Amino acid sequence: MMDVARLAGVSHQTVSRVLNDHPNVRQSTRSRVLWSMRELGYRPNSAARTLVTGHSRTIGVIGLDSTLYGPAATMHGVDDAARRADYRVNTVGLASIDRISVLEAVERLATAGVEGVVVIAPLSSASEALADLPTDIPTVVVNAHPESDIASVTVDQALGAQRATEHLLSAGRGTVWHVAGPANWSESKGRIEGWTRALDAARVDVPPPLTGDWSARSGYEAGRVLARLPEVSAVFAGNDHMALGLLRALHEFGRAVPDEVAVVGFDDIPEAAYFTPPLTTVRQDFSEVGRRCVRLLIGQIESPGEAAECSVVTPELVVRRSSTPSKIP
Amino acid sequence: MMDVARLAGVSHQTVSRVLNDHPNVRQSTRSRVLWSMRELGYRPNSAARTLVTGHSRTIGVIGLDSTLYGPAATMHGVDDAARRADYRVNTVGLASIDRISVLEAVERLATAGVEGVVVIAPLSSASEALADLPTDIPTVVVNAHPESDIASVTVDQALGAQRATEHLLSAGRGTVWHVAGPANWSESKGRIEGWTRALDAARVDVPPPLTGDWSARSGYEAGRVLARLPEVSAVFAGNDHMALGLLRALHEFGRAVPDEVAVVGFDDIPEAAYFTPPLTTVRQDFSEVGRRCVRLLIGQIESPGEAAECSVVTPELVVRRSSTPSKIP
DNA sequence: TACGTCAATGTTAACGCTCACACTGCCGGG
DNA sequence: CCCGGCAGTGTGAGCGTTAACATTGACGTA
Repeated sequence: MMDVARLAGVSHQTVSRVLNDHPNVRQSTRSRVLWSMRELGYRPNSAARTLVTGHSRTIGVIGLDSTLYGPAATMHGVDDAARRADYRVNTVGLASIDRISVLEAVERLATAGVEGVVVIAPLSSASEALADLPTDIPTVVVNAHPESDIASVTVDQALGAQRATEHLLSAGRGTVWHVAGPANWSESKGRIEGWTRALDAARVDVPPPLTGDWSARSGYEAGRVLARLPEVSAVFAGNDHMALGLLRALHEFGRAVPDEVAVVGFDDIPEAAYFTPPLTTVRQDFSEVGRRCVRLLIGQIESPGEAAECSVVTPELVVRRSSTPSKIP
Repeated sequence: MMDVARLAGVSHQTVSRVLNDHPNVRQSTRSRVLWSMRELGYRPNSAARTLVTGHSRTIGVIGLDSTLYGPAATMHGVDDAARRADYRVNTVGLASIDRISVLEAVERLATAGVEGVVVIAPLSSASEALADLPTDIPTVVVNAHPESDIASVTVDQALGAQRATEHLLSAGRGTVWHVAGPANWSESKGRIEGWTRALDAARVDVPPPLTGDWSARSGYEAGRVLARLPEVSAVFAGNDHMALGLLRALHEFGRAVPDEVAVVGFDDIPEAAYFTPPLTTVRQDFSEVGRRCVRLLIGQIESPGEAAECSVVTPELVVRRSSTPSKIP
């Protein structure tokens, strides 16, 4: 910086002013400095700037070390929004999902000097861990359990599940079965809740939910059970991947989808429209979730002390073939 | 840090020594300092440390802003390996994929003070952009075009494609068609090359490849074309998602898989085993790719001036139903 | 006893930047 | 004509840490 100043014939402070777009710099001086910077290939040192300002313009993201579509898509939303807001993004994948590793991850990011943290790990254990977090650092959680008083961005899982279930019920063929996600995921709980609510409202039996782990494999396993039960005519799968496994199992057992069994998934992954048959599902706008996380987080960073906001995103039912038996038999 | 020193009754330098595990600190002093740190909730300031040491212990990752499985999985591999090596990870998603945004992204990371960059954007444009990169910063590219002299980690796409094609040919039913990925991806080129090589070796015709964009949708479109051609009996899809769309189209046109048409994909995404029918595909070990990237990068960072290494990962054919007609008709 | 050695600690000066303040002209109003 | 104000610039300090060197005391050895 001194070199730039010397070459431009000004003081280092003037260089700093040019760098930070201060108003009181004469146009001619400014361009001389800019030329000088380019000439020397000067790059400002962000560590020094962070040290003196106390702001790193960096946010941390704690994500699951998985390739699940939802978390990955949310991650991209966060990344993009942060870039637009001129913040950097520091990621930490979670090796395991107990509260200790969550706290470790937060501590890691805190030491790295992030100004806020987005947690994309919608597990009960994560939420619990966040309860006794160092409160000195702004945090936004994706799909947190509602009990917490931390800021969060939530997709209304229950509503989505309810819509999906109602849709299946509207075909009028008895109750709807459910392949749930892992019990310790808040999404699973929300979807079970919405599913139950819809069944209760329709005054039909609530069959015992099966539990998977979001993978196609686990959906397949559940499907092998459900396919054997002749009374099963409609299944709401906890996500699209499990729905895929489910479709596969039903196919193997010769249960026609949608004519004999209707299936609905959750997420609307890009492939869902190309399953056999194309999958009716509940779309979540993950990028929007990411964007809102960043908005809330930066809000907290730049004006601290405000009440933790909770933002709710509404999912949307996307109807495709897997739930709509052909009218012409 | 001064506060910690005062509370422990030592100088700030001794605190620093404890922090950095210097040998010459008496055990009793060390524990007094550690206690003092805990008491005050002290966190070292990484900006200050970076400023004085000149090392940020941070690597940058430039990734595609997509939810494609491969890049996401590689990303996780990088993240994990970096954490183990006690490096932080700074991500930048690429909004668009021209050379200008690549350079912008690198510049962004350079300003953020990263010590090296991993580029997970296997496009020709990206590779070209990297050619005229600021050379002052270590870089590793995933699946770079071989012409470059930058360090890279590459999956032997051609070999994988060749294996896949040979496998399809071995069933002995004429030539193998190909649904390629986008022309500007190096993966696409490698796979086309391997496919062509296998066909040439077997002295069969090389049909014109169709081109998709990796999405299930584009695979479906290609499938609608191929399904109409009665001579098509074996298709090698450029990735599993396109294979999914392809399967869907073949199914719609009543072309039985695998009995009438055999299909092979590429990647081995976790869902591939649950397609209808389960998909034969070529597995790439993406986490391994990520790990090697970090290894190479840290090698460059910690001992600069060494020749840029190029690491090659060998893919593996995974045979499932989609390419193996039932022996008992 | 005197002296070199070495472990354990302290002191001082950077690192590159921004902030607060001081300074220099020039302009316009009393 | 003087003086307050303001645009444009420079000066010095300090952010929290580590590196380099200085200091201290204890111990073994000549």
